[in-house]
Amino acid sequence: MMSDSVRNSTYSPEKFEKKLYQYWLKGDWFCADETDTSKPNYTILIPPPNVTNRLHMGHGLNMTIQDILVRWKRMQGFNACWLPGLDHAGIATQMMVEKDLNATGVTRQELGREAFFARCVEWKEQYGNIILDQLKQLGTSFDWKRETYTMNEQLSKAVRKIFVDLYRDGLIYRGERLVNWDPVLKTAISDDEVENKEQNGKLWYYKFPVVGSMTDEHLVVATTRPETSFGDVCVAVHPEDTRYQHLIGKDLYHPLAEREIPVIADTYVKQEFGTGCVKITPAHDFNDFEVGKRHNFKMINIFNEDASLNELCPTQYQGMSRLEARKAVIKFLREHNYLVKEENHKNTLPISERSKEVVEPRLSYQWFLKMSEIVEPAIEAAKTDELKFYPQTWKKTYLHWLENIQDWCISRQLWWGHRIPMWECQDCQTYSTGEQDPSTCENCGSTDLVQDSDVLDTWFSSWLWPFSPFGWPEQTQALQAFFPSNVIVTGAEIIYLWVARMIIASYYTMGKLAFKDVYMNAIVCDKQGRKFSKTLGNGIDPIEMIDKYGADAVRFTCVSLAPLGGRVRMNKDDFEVGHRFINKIWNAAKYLLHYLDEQEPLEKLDHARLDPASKWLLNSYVNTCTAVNNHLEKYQINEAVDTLYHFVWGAFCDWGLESAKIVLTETSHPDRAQVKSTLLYVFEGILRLFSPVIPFVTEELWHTIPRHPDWSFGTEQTLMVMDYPTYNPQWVFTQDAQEWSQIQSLISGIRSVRTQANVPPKEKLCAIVALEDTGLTAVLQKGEAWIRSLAGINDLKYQPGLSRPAQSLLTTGKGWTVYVPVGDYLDVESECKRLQGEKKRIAGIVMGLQKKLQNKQFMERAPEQVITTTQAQYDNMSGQLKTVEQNLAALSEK
RNA sequence: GGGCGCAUAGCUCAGUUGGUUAGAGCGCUGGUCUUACAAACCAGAGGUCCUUGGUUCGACUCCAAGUGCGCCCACCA
Repeated sequence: MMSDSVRNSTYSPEKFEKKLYQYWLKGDWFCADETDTSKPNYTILIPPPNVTNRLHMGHGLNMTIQDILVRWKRMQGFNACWLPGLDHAGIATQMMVEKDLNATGVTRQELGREAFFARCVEWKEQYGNIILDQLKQLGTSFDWKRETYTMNEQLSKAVRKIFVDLYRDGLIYRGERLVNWDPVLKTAISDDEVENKEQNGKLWYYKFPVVGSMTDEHLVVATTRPETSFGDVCVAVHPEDTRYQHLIGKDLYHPLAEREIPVIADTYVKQEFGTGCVKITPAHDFNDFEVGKRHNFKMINIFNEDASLNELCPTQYQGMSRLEARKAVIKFLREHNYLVKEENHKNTLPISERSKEVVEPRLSYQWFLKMSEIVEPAIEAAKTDELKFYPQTWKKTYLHWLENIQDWCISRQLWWGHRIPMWECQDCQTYSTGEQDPSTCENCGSTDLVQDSDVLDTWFSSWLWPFSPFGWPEQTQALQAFFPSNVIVTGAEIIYLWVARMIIASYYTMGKLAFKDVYMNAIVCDKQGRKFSKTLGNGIDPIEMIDKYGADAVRFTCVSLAPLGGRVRMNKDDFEVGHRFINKIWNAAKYLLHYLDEQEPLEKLDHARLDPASKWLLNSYVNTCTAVNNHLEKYQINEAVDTLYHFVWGAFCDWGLESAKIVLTETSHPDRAQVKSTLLYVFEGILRLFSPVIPFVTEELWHTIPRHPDWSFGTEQTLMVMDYPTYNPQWVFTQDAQEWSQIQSLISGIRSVRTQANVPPKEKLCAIVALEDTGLTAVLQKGEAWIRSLAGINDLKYQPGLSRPAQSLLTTGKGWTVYVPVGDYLDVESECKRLQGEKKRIAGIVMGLQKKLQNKQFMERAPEQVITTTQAQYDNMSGQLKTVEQNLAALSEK
C-alpha cells in the first residue's frame, strides 16, 4: 500500500479505487465458504440484472444498499455470501438481437431459429458482462466465484426440473388466451412492444332487433370496432340496469352475422357509457374475453393471420382487411337502417412498436400454472410476519395480489429462453414431458413427437433464484449453507413478478420461506420527480459520476439521499456533497498523520489521564456506534450514514481535532500522548464504522495510519474483515461529556457575541463568567484553555453575581452568564433591537410553559416526568428572561 | 375506475412509540486564506409543519373530510 498517497496529496479516488478492488479480489475476502461452520451464514441474492442492462442510478442505489449490509455483516463475523448473476431477459434480449440483425437486412425468420438462438448466446457473451464490470467499479463485494446466469446449464436444469414436477403435480395446463398479435410480422408480441396511442376515433350506434317482438323493439349497441361484429356472441347489460331488465335472457337478431345472440347480465358493463349495452366479442377484445369465459361462450375468431376476415364471416366480407371491412359494415348498416348515429370518440389504439401496425388481440393456446394451489404458505408467511417488509406498507400490496392470484401464463412466443419441455404427439395429440427429452409418447407410445415451439417466461427461471444458483435440485453443501437467504433488496415494482414468486417457488421446492426480510429501495427520480428512464433521457450515469467523484462519493450520496422506500430525487450536483465529505475525512487523516508520524510509541488509553475533550469525544463515539448499529439493524441506512456523517464532521473534525490542536501543537504538553491516542482510536473506529459505506477511502486510509494498542487486529491485511465497532461501556463518560458540552456552548456563545459586535477574529477579548451555581467553577476552569483558544479570549475572570459591565455583550447557558466587554465595538441600537427580539421570543415560551403548569388537567394527567421537565424548562427560561430584561434595562440607561 | 402512498425552510428531505424552543444538506447573508481541508472555518437569516374539523392535559405526530401530487393495477365497448 502506498501510504504516502495520503500524506502528500489531495483526495483523488482514481489513484487507489481500482488498485484496492484488485487487492480485495486477490485476498479472496469476498468469498464465502460453505464448509465453514464456525460462523453464522448471511446471504443476499442480487436481483439479477438483465444481460441487456447498463448500470443506472437505480442499480447504483440498490447495489450499494446490499453491499453495505453484506460488508457490515462480514465485519460482524458472518460468513457472508452475496451472490452475483445475470438474467437472460427473454424479450429485451431478443428485441436487441433482432434489431441488430434487421440492420443487416435479415429477418429472424430468414435466419432460422437455431441460428438466431446462437446469435443471442453470442450477443450475451459479448455484452452480458458489461453491467457486472460496472458493478465492480462501484466496489461491490460479490462472491464472484459463484457468478451465475439464468440460462447456464445448472439453472436450466433447475427450470426443467421444477416444470416437470409442477406438471406431474397437475399444476401446469394448456389453455386459451388472447395475445397481442402483430398482423404484419404475423407473430405475438409482448406488452412491452405495444405503444398505446390516443387518437380521434368514432363510436357507432346500431340496432339489434329483439327476436319475436311484435313492436319492433330493439337494443342499440355502441362500438368502436364494428368490423369485429361477426365474432359477437351476445349483448351484455348491467344486471341492475332498470331499462333492460325485461330483455335479459331474450334473443336478439344480429343483422351482420345473420344469426341470433342472447342478452346477458354482467357487472362489467358501465350503465352510463354509450347506451349501457355492450356487444361481446370474446376472441377480439381483452375484456370481452373475460366476460365470454365467465358465461361459457364459444370464442369466434373471425380473422386470418394477417387480420383479414376469414371464412366464419359472410362471403362478401371474406378476405377484406379490418379497415375495408369496417367501411363495408357501416355502409350496410346505414343502407338497411340499422345505424342509429355515429359520434366522435377519443380512444387509444395499441400500435406495434416494430411494424407500426394496429395490434390485434388474437386467441392462442398458452401454458398456465395454477397458482392458487401453491400460494397458501406465501400468504401465511406474511400474515404471521415471518416474512417482513421494509417499509411494512408493502405487505398489503403483497397480500392483495396473492389473495386474488390469477393463473400464471408461463409461455412466451419467443425464441430466446428456456424452450418449453413439452412434446406433442402427432398421433394422439397428447403432451409428454420429462427431465430428459422423451422419445416416445407417454399416452400411445408413438415416436412422432414435436416439441412445443414456445419458450418459458423469463420469470420462470428467476423465481428459482433463492436456491437454483446453489445447485438445486442437488442437495449441495452450498444450498444447505446459503438457503434461505436473509434479505432481498429490490424495487417495489417487481413485488409480484419476482418477490412473491420466489417465495412461492421456495415453499414448493424447499418447503421453507426464501428470505425473512424484503427491503424495498427508493425509486430514483430526477429533480422534477420523474422516474429515470431511457426514453426521457433524464438519467444520471453512475459510471460518469464515479469517474468524476469516485465510487465512494457515489455510494455515499445514493444512500444518504434515499430513505427506506419512497423515492429519491437526484441531481448531478448532489454527488459533489459526497465527494466533499470524503475529502474532509481525507484531510482529517492527513492532519492526524502529521502527529502520528512522530517517533514516540502510541500509548494505550488511560482513564486517569484523559482530558475533558477526549472523554467527550470517546463518549460521543460510543453513542455513535450504538446508533449506527441500531439503524442498520432496522435497515435505516440513510439514518446510519447521516449519524456517521455528523459524528465525523461535527464532532470529530469541528470539535475533536480543533480542541486537540492546543495540546498537539505544544510538544511538551502532558496530555499530548493521550490526546493523540484518543484521536487515533476514534479515527480507527470511524474507518471501521464507515467501511461498509465507503470501502475504498477507508481501506486506503487504514493502511496508512498506525495500529492502535486498544484495537484488536486479526491476521488479515484488510479493513473489510476487521471487527465492526459496537457499544463499548469502557469509553462511556456521561458526566464528563455533559460538562464538556457546557464548555462547548460557552465557546459558541462567545463566538456569537464576537460576530454580533463585528469584532475581528484575531482580536483577543476579555470574558467574565458569572455563575449562578458555583459548582460549575471547577468545570469551567477545566475548560479554560479551550475557551481561550477557541473563542479568542485572553483574559477570563470569574465574578459570581456580577451585573452587566458597561459596553459588554452577554451569552447565557445552563447556570451561567458570560459577559464580554467589547468596548467601542458595541452598537447599542442593534444590541437593543436584538435583545428586544430575544425578550419577545423567550417571553412567549415562558408564557406557554406557565399556562401549561397552571393547567389543572395537565398537572393531574400528564406523566410526572413530563411535569418535572416542564417545570425545569420554566425555571430555566424565566431565568433567561430575567437576564435579558435586566440587560435591556442597563443598556437603555446609557 | 380500483389499490397504495405523499404534503415540514427558497430546493431536496429527516423528524423512531403523541411530551423541551421542529432539524440537516444545498442555496442565501455577513465575516475569515486561523500552519488538515476556501472542496474549508465561524456566525446568521429563513417555517401559520397543505386546509378544516375531531380525539387528548398536550398533535408536525393519531382519526375523519377536503385540496394538491405521485406510484401500481385496470384502462374501457
